[in-house]
Amino acid sequence: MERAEAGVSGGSRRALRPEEPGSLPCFHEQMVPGGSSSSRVIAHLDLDCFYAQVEMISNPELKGKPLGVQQKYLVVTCNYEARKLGVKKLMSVRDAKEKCPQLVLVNGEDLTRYREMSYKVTELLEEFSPVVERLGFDENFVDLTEMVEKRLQQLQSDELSALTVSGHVYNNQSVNLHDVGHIRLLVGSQVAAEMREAMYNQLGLTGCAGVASNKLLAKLVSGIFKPNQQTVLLPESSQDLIHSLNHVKEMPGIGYKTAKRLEALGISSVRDLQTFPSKALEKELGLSVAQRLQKLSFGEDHSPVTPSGPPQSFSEEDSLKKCSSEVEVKSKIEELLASLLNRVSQDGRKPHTMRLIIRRYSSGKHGSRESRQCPIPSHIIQRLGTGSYNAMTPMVDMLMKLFRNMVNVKMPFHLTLLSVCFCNLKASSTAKKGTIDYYLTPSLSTTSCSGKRSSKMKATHMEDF
DNA sequence: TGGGGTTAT
DNA sequence: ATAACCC
Repeated sequence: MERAEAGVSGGSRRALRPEEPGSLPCFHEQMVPGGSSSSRVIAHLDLDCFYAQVEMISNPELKGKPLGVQQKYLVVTCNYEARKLGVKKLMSVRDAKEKCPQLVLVNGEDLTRYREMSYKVTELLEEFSPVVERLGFDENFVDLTEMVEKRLQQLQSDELSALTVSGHVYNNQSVNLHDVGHIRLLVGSQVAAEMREAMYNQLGLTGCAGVASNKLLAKLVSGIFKPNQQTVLLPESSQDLIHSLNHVKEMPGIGYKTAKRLEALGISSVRDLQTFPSKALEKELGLSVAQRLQKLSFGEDHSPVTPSGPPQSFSEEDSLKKCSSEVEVKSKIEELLASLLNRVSQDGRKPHTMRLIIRRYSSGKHGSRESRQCPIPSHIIQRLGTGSYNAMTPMVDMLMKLFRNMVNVKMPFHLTLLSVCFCNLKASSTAKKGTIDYYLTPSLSTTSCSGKRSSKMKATHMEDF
């Protein structure tokens, strides 16, 4: 069946826009053939040793001293004072103390303050442009394309020659003010500088930025000048950038497993990957992975900056030396759950699924995890966020059932990790009858319905357990 | 190796 | 439910 191409769906052609007096009309053109602008301006922002910065803000006496943030027996990150003295990320506490006896350590196993600061950063960036994608707690991508276009349209023609780049230009390449591509990236570098300024002025945080035409290149270029600096990549230097990588494993998107498989094919440099026969690569990795990776090797990355929005899951985990009895498991689960329940009530949304994750000791594989999940019964969901009822007890019981489903407790067991995750988050929907919410909530409006709009129906209608 | 997160299969 | 990726 052919779809009718009537005027309806194609109707919203484009709103007529009055020409701005004094604007630069030539910048409208020059987009890619086909009309849809495929050239983007992307920023990658990367906080400097984020956890250490948060700790130094919490306790200013730590400033100026070599500082490490410790989780279990690892120094997961450290400030630049410590790095100068030889401390590296993910170094064991023993090695770090050996290298640097004056090292000050703070415990960073509770991520609460880091998480909160992380979202403040993302929200600050969202004020510049709503299209912000988080990557971990300390990195964000921002699509600056629209902002840059707007600034260019506002630009008076006599201001063009005065435009300057903010921060470094990769390879020290010279900017060509007659090249629209250069101009757009240059304006992007100015926006990135403003974002870093705002992060420092409003949150007290320093970080790096990279500006380029896609996420891959923006991320790679942000790391070129390292603490608290920024770099823009002009298209002519993109091949130099990707070939500056010493190994395919350094390419974001190529992880441990894929790097091993590529190595087995004799691929170790980015150029090896570029020149490797596509068909053979597809045979090894499958069409979609092979095509994506080979594009990455040329510096091509069409993946959009996907707005992260609120988190899709909440989890708490604890690694353990040894956990081998049901009693220990239960008390760990209670601990993890208590924190999660606090977090979830702060968020406002309700999780509809819960999951228990374990790692068994020496189960052959490296860090292999097993999990079981189940829906959260609606009567328990309702009681989340209210202090009036203890959701803890029924949830612990459910999690213990999931546990016994995974582990035969009649046999000896040895766990090295326990984790609880809440996911499948839905809007709180305190949906009262007669409200819009009520009719938009399928589970409510499709079941019982009396069409009666009683103001007395308040909050008691779902207590049918 | 920690204590998180995401997406694809 | 797992496996891969990211920090």
